[in-house]
Amino acid sequence: MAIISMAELPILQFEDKIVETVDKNPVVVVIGETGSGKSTQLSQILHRRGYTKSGCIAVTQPRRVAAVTVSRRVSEELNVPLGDEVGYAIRFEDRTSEKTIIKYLTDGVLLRESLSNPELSQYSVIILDEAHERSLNTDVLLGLMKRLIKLRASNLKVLVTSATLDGEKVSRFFSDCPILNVPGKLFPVEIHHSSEKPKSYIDACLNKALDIHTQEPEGDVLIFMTGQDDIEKLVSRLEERIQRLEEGSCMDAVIYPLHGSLPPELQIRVFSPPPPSCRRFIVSTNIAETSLTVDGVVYVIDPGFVKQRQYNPSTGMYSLDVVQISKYGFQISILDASLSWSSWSISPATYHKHIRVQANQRAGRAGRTRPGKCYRLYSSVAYKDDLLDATIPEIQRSSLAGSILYLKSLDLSDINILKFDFLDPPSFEALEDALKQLYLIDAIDDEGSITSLGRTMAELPLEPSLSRTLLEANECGCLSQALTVAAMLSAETTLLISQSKSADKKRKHTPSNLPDGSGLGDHIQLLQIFELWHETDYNTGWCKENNLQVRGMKFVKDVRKQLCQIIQKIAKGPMDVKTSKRRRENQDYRSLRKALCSGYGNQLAERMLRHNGYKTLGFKSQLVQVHPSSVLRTDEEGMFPNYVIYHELIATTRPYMRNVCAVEMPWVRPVFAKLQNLNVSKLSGGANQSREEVQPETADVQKDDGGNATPAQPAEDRDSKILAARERYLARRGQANK
DNA sequence: GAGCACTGC
Repeated sequence: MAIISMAELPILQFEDKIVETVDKNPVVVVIGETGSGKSTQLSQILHRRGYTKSGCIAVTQPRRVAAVTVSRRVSEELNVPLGDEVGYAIRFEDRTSEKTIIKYLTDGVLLRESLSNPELSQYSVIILDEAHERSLNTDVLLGLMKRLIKLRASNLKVLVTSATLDGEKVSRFFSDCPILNVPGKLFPVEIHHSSEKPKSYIDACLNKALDIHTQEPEGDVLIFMTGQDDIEKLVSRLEERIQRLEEGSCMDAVIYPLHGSLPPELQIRVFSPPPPSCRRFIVSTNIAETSLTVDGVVYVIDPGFVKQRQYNPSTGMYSLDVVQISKYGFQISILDASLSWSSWSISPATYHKHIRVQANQRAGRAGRTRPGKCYRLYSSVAYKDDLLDATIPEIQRSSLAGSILYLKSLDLSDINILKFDFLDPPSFEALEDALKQLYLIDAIDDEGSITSLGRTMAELPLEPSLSRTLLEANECGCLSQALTVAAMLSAETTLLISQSKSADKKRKHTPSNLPDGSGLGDHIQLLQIFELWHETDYNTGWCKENNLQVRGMKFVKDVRKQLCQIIQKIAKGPMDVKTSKRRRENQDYRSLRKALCSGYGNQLAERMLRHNGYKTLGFKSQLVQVHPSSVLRTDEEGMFPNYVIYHELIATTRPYMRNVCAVEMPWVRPVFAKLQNLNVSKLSGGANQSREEVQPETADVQKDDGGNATPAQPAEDRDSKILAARERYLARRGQANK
């Protein structure tokens, strides 16, 4: 059953043009706005015109929910059972069969597939949908496609589709391939700019929201905030102010916060229709950016900021910064003000229902004028001059160790990975950092070639440090524990139910019955938590009692199962979860911690002599602290262990190590030896000729621990200084201990 | 003694 009659979708008027262009060109860029039908129709058009005779059509999506719902929609339109001719493949779930000719998948799954079949020979057409989101995976795929169309010139077509992507840039990337523009069906949006920058964004949002409520006709309001904190502040102040409005002076209002750490049942509230003659205010993070439509949103308030995570390759440190949004990376269309959902938060059935509702409303609205309004809390000059055209793509904001290892494992003999053709290449420094990390955990040798260990690591859907830990654990006889830790860390941020600040004040110290990692650190605590849950036979009530997100814990269980399946063929010991309380209490987890030490060779820190600050090793040395949320214990003299490994460095108010684990000096020694032998230019296999050119960019002024600016030093030089300093330090510590 | 936007294999 088609909801919108097919003839209404703009893209279908271009069918002949599309097919003609695809026939003549290996790559075509399709720019289609929301509502153009590109996600559901392109695959069907090419299927109708015979492109499935020689292979399948793959359509990638950046999100799981999208892959599921779009494929469901297409199977309905073609009137076939889902999983037969039309199917989808996402992590943990493969609904395809031998019959499948149109396959929707997440871009990560396609990358995994190309690991075992680098030419992706089963596909005659590959459509990279929603490429404007520029996910790390999409960018890697874009580069791979460029190579693949040369190798398979006779039998592969690639389409890159996007809502707002700079089509010309992608076209240039693919040797000036043609660009097709498909109009969408959007309602007109009136854009209002503020004349000046507000002093307080919360105040400005509050006043604008009240203006709308008291002066504008009915229609819901969507307000974008950067994070949970601001959302909660604005919600409570808005509630207070609306209550104070004179009764009967305007319609009723209901206010919903919306952000990722909200429990699912509170998230889906925005889908239930409001009571009659009641205006909804939805105060949201940029979770409300893509894919889904909330009915009834007519007004959008946009302060122009978003929180973004970025990685600094010279320090290995992440930071979460509030940055200005870009012109096209954050485009909201009213009545299409889209809400995307994490895969767990809403069932596909619910998602689908709302697509229908929205489609019906649109159909019913056709020809009716109900212009939406967008209030930007910045001036039109600021929009024009200050905002970047597009958000900095993820590939330029992330650690690349995983992606580089993946590319190396593909054995593309014709391609030098350091010169891999990315749409937006990462900095040379970021590539060097990735190589260094990989070398320190034995994934590549001193000439930059992938090792057999590295090959196995690439097969695991984990970051390299955790893959390495698993393999080491397999040798040390603690594979079972390491599997649990790796799985727990894959979901770590979604495990704890976040408490709002107001709730926090009421009960300052929430008593927790959760284990404490025996004082050895957070990895051990995560292990113990999962083992306890296992003992309850995966009881959901237990999760709730202990303030753990049920869906997060279930995700851990799924990841663990998947890891077991992959590692099974090389496993040297049992993989099932151990369940002995006595064992847990008496353990020192030495094997596991030693395995972690190998895996985190590049995420190692050494404590300062007289206080509990640490210095990071391997990177340009940073003074960092153990995150206050850590369960790592100090000794009887109040000191932390001499050495720890950390899962992540994150700069918030100060630079912190999040998730740390105590390790011991003898385990650390091999890492020092490797640091000593490190020769980054050798790792990059001669690619350092270009180093001269890159120099001005990488030679940023850096700060030493005292905050004084010093010129950047060559990496080799820095590392030998670290080692020399360490020798002196160890000598001092040795004397102190005597 | 802090606070973390959103995805994904």
